[in-house]
Amino acid sequence: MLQSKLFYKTNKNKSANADSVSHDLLIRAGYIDQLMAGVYTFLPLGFKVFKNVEHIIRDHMEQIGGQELLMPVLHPKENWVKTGRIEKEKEILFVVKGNGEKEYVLGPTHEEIVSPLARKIIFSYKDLPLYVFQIQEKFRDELRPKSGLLRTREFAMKDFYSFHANQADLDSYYATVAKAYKNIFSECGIGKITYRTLASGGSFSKYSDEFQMLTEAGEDTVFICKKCKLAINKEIKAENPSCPECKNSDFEEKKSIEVGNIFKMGTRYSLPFELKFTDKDGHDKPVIMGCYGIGLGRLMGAVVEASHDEKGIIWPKTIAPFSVHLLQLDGKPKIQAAAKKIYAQLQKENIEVLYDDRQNKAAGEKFADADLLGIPYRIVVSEKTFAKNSVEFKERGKAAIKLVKINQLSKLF
RNA sequence: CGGGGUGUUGUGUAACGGUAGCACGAACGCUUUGGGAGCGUUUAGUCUGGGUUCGAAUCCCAGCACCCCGACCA
Repeated sequence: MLQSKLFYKTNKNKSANADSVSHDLLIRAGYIDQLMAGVYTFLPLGFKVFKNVEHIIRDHMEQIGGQELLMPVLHPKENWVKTGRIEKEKEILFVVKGNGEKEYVLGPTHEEIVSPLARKIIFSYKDLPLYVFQIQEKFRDELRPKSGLLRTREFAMKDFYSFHANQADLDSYYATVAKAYKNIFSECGIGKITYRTLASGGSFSKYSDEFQMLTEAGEDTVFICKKCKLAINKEIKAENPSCPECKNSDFEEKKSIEVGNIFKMGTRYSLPFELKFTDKDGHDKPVIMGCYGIGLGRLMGAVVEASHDEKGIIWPKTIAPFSVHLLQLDGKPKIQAAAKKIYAQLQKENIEVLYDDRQNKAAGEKFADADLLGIPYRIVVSEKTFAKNSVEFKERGKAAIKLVKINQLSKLF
């Protein structure tokens, strides 16, 4: 991608309305744009990161047997009446009117859709277990959106639903999903600071697990047992003064962001929608369900919270919008030609390159932009390096700079 | 949803009730090219609707929007 053609604009000024580092950096670096409170456009750079995150998540969900589908965003209101959530969740539900009197719900999650859907597929114990998921925009009328991508009203979520013949099967699959989640967060670069956290089940079940990433920018609080390292959220802490696992009562209190959660829903949704199957014994039984969510935008924001410095973002290689940021430091024809050649060469090797081909930009501005954008590898071509048939190679977030011969470049990746 | 705050060019900000200014950006020209470079010219703004006043960005009322604290949060 030629930077001179990229649909973006960086900004030197701190955003007046940004209340978190990730919010400020993502806006200033041209990754996202705010349309209204809690609603954002993903600009090309941001969308590239988004798609990388999406790809990682999809990959792990498919590895554990998930089949991707796409359910509608527009839901018949009756399904929400049936489960009682039209009342229970009314504060966050977007209910819209059609032309007539008919009302619709903009989906904040899809139990109300996937359960009756599964009823058309699942009849026998032979049909179980089944796993489906989708990656799609959700709508929740949050009373107070905040911190950029960390809390929004419209957001992409991976929602995964599992269907089982019995509790033991759900229990074992639940552990499988938890493991997949750990892998996803590790791959996105926040594995070490993300804790599986015991939580209460809310409207779903007695217990659930949240995946909490430790950061000062977080709005949640987790308590980590100093002895066995079990993490629990504050509701559980209120109910259990000592660690539910090892009975120790010495906890470390940390701020955190919830980047994912998993629930055992049991028969909460299969009962109202009469989602049943005929078991081996010939009797009808309700299907046991689990559900598992990850917010993609929030995960992106969380990664920036965890990985930045005073100059800008430091993307993990796995989700960075480009692998290489190629900077051409002056407009002399021979330097330009050299940079173009390197650009073409890297592209040929399937390395994603953002090429700062802008003329009449001072070196300082190019460096500052590169730091702000946070692409993992920076390659500089200038009069100085060209004289040695070399380029300068630097990793974002590290100080070391080395000269590399142009013909040795591809060996670095 | 309760409480509070703020709305000024694209961005960040200034202006006692009396000429809407500054920096960045953008455009053009020239000069520059290793950490946001220089000179010159130009561009573009008082959220909306009422009211008070000789005169309103400024004061008052209403609306809208955004932000903050709290509550809420599968």
